[in-house]
Amino acid sequence: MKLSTQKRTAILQAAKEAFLSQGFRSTSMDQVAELAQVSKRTVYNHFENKEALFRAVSVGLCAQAKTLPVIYCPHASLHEQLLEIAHQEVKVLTSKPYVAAFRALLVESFELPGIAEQIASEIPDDDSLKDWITAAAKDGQLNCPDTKQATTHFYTLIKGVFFWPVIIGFGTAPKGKERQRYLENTIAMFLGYYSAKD
Amino acid sequence: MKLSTQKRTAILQAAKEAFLSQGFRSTSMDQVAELAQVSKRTVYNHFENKEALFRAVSVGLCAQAKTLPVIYCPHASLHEQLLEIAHQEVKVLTSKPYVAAFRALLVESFELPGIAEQIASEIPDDDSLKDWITAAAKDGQLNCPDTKQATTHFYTLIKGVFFWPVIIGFGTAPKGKERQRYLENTIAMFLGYYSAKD
DNA sequence: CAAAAAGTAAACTGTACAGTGTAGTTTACT
DNA sequence: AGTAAACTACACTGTACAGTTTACTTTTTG
Repeated sequence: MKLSTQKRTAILQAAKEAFLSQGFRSTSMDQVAELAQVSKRTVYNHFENKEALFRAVSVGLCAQAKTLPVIYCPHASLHEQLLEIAHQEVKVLTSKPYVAAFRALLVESFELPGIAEQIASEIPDDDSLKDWITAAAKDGQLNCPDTKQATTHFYTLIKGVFFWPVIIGFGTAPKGKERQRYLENTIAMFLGYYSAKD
Repeated sequence: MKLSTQKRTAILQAAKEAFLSQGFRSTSMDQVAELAQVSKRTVYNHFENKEALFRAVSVGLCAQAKTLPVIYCPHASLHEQLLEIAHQEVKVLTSKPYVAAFRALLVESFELPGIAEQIASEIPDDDSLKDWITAAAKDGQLNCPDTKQATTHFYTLIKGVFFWPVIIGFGTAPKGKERQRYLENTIAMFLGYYSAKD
């Protein structure tokens, strides 16, 4: 592997660690260079400036965060399937790297408006839940003319408890039995409204 | 009014404006002093350092953000009452000062961990929704053994659509007809699960 | 193997800003 | 009027950090 590429990778890796553990502002380019075992000038040879480096790191981070798609299965219970999806989602949303990345990005998007859009535009959407709901609706198992709203309801109910409190650093996501209980009740409410019983 | 108190007020007002419009880091103490028409030294005579000034501003901000309490009324429709509560809540959550204050605080809490708790400890809780739900449950109109969870469900469903997207600057809160539609559907789902029909 | 490309260390520039020190002035109270 | 507290202007210290320059070395490539 070319030396130049090795250095580039080292810089990205170092920047990722630094940004995630300390945030954008508190990370200096000197730090990144030292951590990457690279001269500062080399950092600037690969990335025009600090912001460009941050963008590159962010794109890499976002690309990682994907849930396993859960395929709609006409013969299994809706409740069980949604539970599986929910657990998947919670796992990703509460994972250390995801939370750290989201926070770092959030702070930056406050100070550099437009950066979020820039990064988002480079990342494909994750539509696995929406696809599942659409499939279930088509199969006649769900009664929701507005799949977008149903998707929103579902995500919202999960994120409100497992994601946002963690992001803002106010409390932690419920675990174990409590998590299970919340998810079951929530899915019961969701299906109470959306499942096609009649 | 004592001059000293006037100056203090002017400093707080200036700092509030500056912090809300630019955030903590991008606001310099020189700016605050100039905006308050006060010498920099005076700022430091009133507030030990920048962080102390920020805390003082934040406490003031948080104390403002209150929804009007909606009293549970046994004879009115649950749906109507919840709709009223929801509209109240959305109005506060999407108001410019609330959003700006929340953002500023959020960023700071990332960089100065513990500051959120410090500020929160000086602000009384807003329990009006929880009180309403508890009253309705006692009255036998709602069937929810776990009022805390029901409160969470309700807030979560509102914030997920009207608050968090605005905070992270990704999209805006629905307005007018769309807002009404979302709130009605959401309350229908909520009541479908929690209202005591049997 | 020689030129071009990329890397290195270290000193340097320029700027921004928190916080302090000082000497002199204004205000409030007796 | 006299005094203490609070205010002012402004220069100053110290630090942090983005980004550049320089003179030199190593790696890649034709």
